[in-house]
Amino acid sequence: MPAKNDGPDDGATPTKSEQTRALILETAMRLFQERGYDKTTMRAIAKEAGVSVGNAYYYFAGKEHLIQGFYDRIAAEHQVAVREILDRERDLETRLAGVLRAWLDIAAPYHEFAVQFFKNAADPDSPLSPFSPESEHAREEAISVHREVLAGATKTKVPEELRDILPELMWLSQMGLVLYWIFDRTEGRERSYRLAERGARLTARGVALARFRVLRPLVREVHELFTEFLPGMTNAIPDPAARRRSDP
Amino acid sequence: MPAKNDGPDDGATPTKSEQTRALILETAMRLFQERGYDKTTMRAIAKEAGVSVGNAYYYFAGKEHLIQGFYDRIAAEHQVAVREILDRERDLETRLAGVLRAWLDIAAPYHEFAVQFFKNAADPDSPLSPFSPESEHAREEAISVHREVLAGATKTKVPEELRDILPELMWLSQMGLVLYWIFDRTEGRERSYRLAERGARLTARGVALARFRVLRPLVREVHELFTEFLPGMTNAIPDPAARRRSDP
DNA sequence: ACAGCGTTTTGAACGTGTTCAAGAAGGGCT
DNA sequence: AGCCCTTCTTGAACACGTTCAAAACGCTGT
Repeated sequence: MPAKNDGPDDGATPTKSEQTRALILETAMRLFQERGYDKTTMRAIAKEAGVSVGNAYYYFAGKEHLIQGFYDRIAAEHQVAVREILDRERDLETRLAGVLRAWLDIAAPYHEFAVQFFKNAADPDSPLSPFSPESEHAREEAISVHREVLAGATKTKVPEELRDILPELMWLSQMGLVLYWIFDRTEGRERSYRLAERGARLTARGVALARFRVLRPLVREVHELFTEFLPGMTNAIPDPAARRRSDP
Repeated sequence: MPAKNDGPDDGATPTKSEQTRALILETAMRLFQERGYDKTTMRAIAKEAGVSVGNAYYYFAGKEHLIQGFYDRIAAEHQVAVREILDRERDLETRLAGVLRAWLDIAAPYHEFAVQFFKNAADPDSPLSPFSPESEHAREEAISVHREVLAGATKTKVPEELRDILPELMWLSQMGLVLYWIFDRTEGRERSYRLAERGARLTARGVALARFRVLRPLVREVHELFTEFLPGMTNAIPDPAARRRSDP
């Protein structure tokens, strides 16, 4: 049989198939940036890449799947940018603020068609949604960053009960920031930067205060709420138990 | 000049124009419910309503604008359903839970194409977004419901600093519930109902606890955060001040 | 060499949302 | 009545995402 293109060629030489795929993806991303998502037609992408329209559809399920490239690129750059901050800084608020700021910095060039991101994000059935099973890897990596943000904040004692869910919560609020950022029309997204700052401060103080007695029931409440409902959200269809009145 | 159709005919006799508009809208909504949003074509709507395609576009800017009808219908029904609860009940948690549950009940029949709602919601430029200027009236009414939820909770003393922003915050978390609901694939959306319950409990307890001294800085933090950033979100383009380094 | 068979590539054709130039309808004014 | 102007209506035409049957390609085993 001829070149089976399956799976990433972890080695050196890229398959012909992989080359074509990459060519289409890169052409698409370039055109998206030059003309915007809506004004870039599949025909234009194909022509510019020197292939046929059908060929683009052989590699990508649809136009929207071509923006996955940006998603991956941002995630990768963020991982790198964050390394430096997490290795240097020990203060929770500063660490978290740094991580969020880094994301805003990196995502800046893509703000224009970030809308498109979110139109897909809003569709539970779209594999491009950050909550979809297909995005699990990327999501898990993003959550891991927050796990590290927390773990490396040596001065902050994290309450037992929050330790498991806090990273996931922080990721969720990061998604909130992204939403705000998409809507943000201010010069240089300055409001988003400010929200990142303040959000980091709020989170840090909240975590610090969570140790107090009076807050015990509230903390427990939050814990239960998110352990119960977060899995359901990120799995879309919850496999684990949670059926009580289902079958008689 | 002939029949000027502008503005809602607050009187009795509907204009010919208004009749046509209503006919198209009702036909569209019926077909959406019968066949789903994607499978309903503009041509089908026009044919079924006995008008031309172009005519539909004379009254509605695009296909997606036809779902505004659902938005309005849900909002109206919710206002009514909520009345009963708010007049009867005095406990904050119960009131809030009731309001949220009522929304889930009413929205249930439209879950299928609620996705479409959110695809538009994610676009800041779409007038259908709950954050858009065009939605201001509906949004303000929804927030008012929460204002009343709070005001009528006689047993709960709401801290001064939270009084202004809490309704808006509650509305925002209601939007969160809606998002969860859209993703919810469980039988009868039971998980969403549970989230509504627990969310209401969390909110009620949070408000109750906000009076304690230790929480002073946290409460202030939340207050500042949302007074600064919520207006920016709901106005899309923030008119008020907030420019410091703009022009030299 | 060549037949066989997966993989890749092609481009015409289809369906659908949207636009637009042209016309019909319905009044007010002289 | 006849003209004019606004409002409403029409349906063909357009653009774009997507599909699909058929062809081209390239490798393997005989």
